[in-house]
Amino acid sequence: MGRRNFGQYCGLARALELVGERWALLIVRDLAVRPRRYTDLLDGLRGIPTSMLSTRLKELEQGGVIERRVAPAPRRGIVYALTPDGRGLEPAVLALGRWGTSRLGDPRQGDIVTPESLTMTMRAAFNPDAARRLNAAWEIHAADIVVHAVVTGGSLQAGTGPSPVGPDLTITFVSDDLPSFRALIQAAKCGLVKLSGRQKFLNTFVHTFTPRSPASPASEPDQA
Amino acid sequence: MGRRNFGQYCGLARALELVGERWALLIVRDLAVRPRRYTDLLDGLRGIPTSMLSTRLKELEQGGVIERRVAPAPRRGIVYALTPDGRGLEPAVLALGRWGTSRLGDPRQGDIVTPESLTMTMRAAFNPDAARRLNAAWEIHAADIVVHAVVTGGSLQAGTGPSPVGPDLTITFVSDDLPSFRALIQAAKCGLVKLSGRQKFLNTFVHTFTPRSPASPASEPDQA
DNA sequence: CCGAATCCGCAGTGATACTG
DNA sequence: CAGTATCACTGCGGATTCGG
Repeated sequence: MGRRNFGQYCGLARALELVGERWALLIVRDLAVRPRRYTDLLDGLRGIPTSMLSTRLKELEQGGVIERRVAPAPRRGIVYALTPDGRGLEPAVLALGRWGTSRLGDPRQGDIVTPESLTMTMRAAFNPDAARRLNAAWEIHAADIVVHAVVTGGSLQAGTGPSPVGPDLTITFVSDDLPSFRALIQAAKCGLVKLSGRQKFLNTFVHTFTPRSPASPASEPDQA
Repeated sequence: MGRRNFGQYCGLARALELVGERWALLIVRDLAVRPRRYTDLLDGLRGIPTSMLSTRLKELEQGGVIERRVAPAPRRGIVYALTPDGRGLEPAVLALGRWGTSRLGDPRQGDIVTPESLTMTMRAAFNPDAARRLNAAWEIHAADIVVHAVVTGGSLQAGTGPSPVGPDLTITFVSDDLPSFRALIQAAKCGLVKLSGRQKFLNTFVHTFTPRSPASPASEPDQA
């Protein structure tokens, strides 16, 4: 049994061998938003050593989770993207993120929020039941971060940057606090946000991104 | 920023700080099946150093994921169990397990299967849609492992040991191969299993534990 | 037997500097 | 922009030992 091998024929053990190393799932998180370059990833993963990033990228490529691509015309170079298999990790990443979000507490000194973490937090918070038969587009501005969420026929497209379609409502987070999704929802509930567009979409936003509580229809453990 | 701190105000980052260390999620997997003692955990986690297990148990307790309990009468001592917060990890563990299962390939030399990994694999493979309006109980025997699955009103109770209710069907895996869930399903499809009980429940078993394919209703990434 | 603590050697990690 | 190189440090794996 090699060092990073658990020696068990088990899906969880295999998953942890492939993406269980430090930083790996945060790289997957950022790439789940969109393909990114090496230096983009460095920016979004505060404190990761450059050597570690390049090691992880090689391991993830080897493991079939990501792939290197040659970037198209305007700014050439290399971009990293999830493979189809890698995209299959998104449900697991969102599930872990939901659990962690419930245990977040208050921001710690020095904590940051990135456009990618904010986008994935929105995807994790998305409530498909509340979004049935809904068509809406929001654009969120918080500090220097811009993200968007577009709901079409009950399914969500969330990403960084301005909305690809004209947003129904633009929400600007005006507090000096960390521009976390939690703080944004709080501010929205209290009306402490600047709005531009169809204001009734504010309430829809809050409900669309309040996750249904039990999080899963999975079986209950027979805990004594 | 401490060593195991990612410095991001993000649910995924927080989750990885709490359960991202080596072995931690495998401990959670085993405790999700039922509370276990220190030595039970050692048995189920092949190759974990004793010092590491005790360190992880302390960290997980500190993080509010597990708790120590004094075991009841017959065999006293200490048992470890998931807290309610810890039980909230199950959807994430199952999602990661599903992804890993899809990338398992063939068993490697020396791989083992434990009752706990088999139980969690069954929970991960469970298809609620196929189990609507179903009531059934199976007992699985494979090598020296016994596990059970009881479906009542569309929801699953899966655990180790004999079925708590009289099983409709007992399935015995007779091959010399590793008694993995995958091999069991294969064998069941080919009729290479010994049956005892109502044989028509074999087909029901296969369909109930074939997961629906896309695995999640979550949003698609806007991959270029 | 259960439930660890201790010790050692090495591999993975973090910080900084440097290169094509 | 996209990484390597170096080096100190800490976490991990393996074995042994120790107290209830």
